[in-house]
Amino acid sequence: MPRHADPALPQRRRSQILEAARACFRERGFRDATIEEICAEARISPGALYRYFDSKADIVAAIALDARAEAEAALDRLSSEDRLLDGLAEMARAFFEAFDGDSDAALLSDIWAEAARDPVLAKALRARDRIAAGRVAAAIERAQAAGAAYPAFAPADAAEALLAALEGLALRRALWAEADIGDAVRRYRALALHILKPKR
Amino acid sequence: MPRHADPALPQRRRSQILEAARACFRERGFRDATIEEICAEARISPGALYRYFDSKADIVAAIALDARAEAEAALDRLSSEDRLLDGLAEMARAFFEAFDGDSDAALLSDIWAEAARDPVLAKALRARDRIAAGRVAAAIERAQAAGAAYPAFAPADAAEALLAALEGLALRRALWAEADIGDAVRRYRALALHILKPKR
DNA sequence: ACCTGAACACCGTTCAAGT
DNA sequence: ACCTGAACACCGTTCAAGT
Repeated sequence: MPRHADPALPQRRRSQILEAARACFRERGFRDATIEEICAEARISPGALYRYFDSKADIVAAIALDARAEAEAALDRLSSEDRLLDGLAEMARAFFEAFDGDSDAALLSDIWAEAARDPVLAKALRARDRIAAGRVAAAIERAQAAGAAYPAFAPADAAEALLAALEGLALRRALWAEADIGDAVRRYRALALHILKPKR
Repeated sequence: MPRHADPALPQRRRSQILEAARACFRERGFRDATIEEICAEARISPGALYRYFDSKADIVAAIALDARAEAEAALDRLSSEDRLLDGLAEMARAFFEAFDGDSDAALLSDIWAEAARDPVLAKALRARDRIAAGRVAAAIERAQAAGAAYPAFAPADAAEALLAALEGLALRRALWAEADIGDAVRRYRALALHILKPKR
């Protein structure tokens, strides 16, 4: 019998809890889902749960980062995409989709609300945002250098504006159950067009 | 002795409670402030408080709408301001200022989080947003008609983008305690410039 | 070493009783 | 008609006891 029965257990337990929590949050939202429910879903006791997470907020933070990471995955394609607008539109679509529907709409705003009182989450979100902004800025810079976008708007500032607008639009869309996603993406594309004036 | 001792009492009590709540929320945030604290601050009992508000969320909603109304007051000046960019910059400044500092930063995100689970608040926010967007769009349209802004971007879409970007930037600023307000306003002005290309 | 689940602390909300 | 404040319900977290 080894001293540490299973060195991978902690990681497995964390995943198990996170998956259960995701299901509960989807169903009832961050605030309304209870630890008891998460425990039932994960088939674990409250005592055990607190062995792997410091608090409910801690679980929320882990899920929040995950959710955004998923939404930002489309950024990877921005680097290989030479049509800047298509890349941005795809990023917007992924983001809208990640926070679409009643259940996930609340997630987007809850992430910010949670970050407002959890400095660790705020810092992590900021780090993610910086990476995203850096990628968008790099893509814009390439387009400008290739003469494919007008050069007057500093890439970093344009990137910041594009991400902030996406956030604001996603919040509105999510909370007001607006139109279909395709429409929102089209409007975002128009915004990017007017900001960047790409030549192709 | 009149049957209704004081017909203005309900309104007075509501104000009294809201003012106390504002103070408590400022101090400890929506989530952490307790009804008991608000009652103490308002010198009223919990039972009496629930006579004038249905729930804590109800109080939160009232304050949330107030906070945004204050931030949007600068919109009134957009109509009389013939320099569009100055008007937008002023609107941005008011918005950034309304949600500045540790205590009020959380307010901005809490408003959205609360709206995500309170349809009444969501509807009210949306109505406000429509009014704001209408005013900005009207200002843009006037500038375009006067040949003072380039006409390619539909006023309504440009207005929506400008408001969404302001929301996103304010969230970032509020949570990440960024730079000074002047700097944020300058960047917002640059964004508006690149979106609208006004000719004066 | 890991887990259980009863117990604790806290807080939003209600309601029987007062004036 | 309006208010009080004790009581209730609920839920995040802890901890003594188990294996």
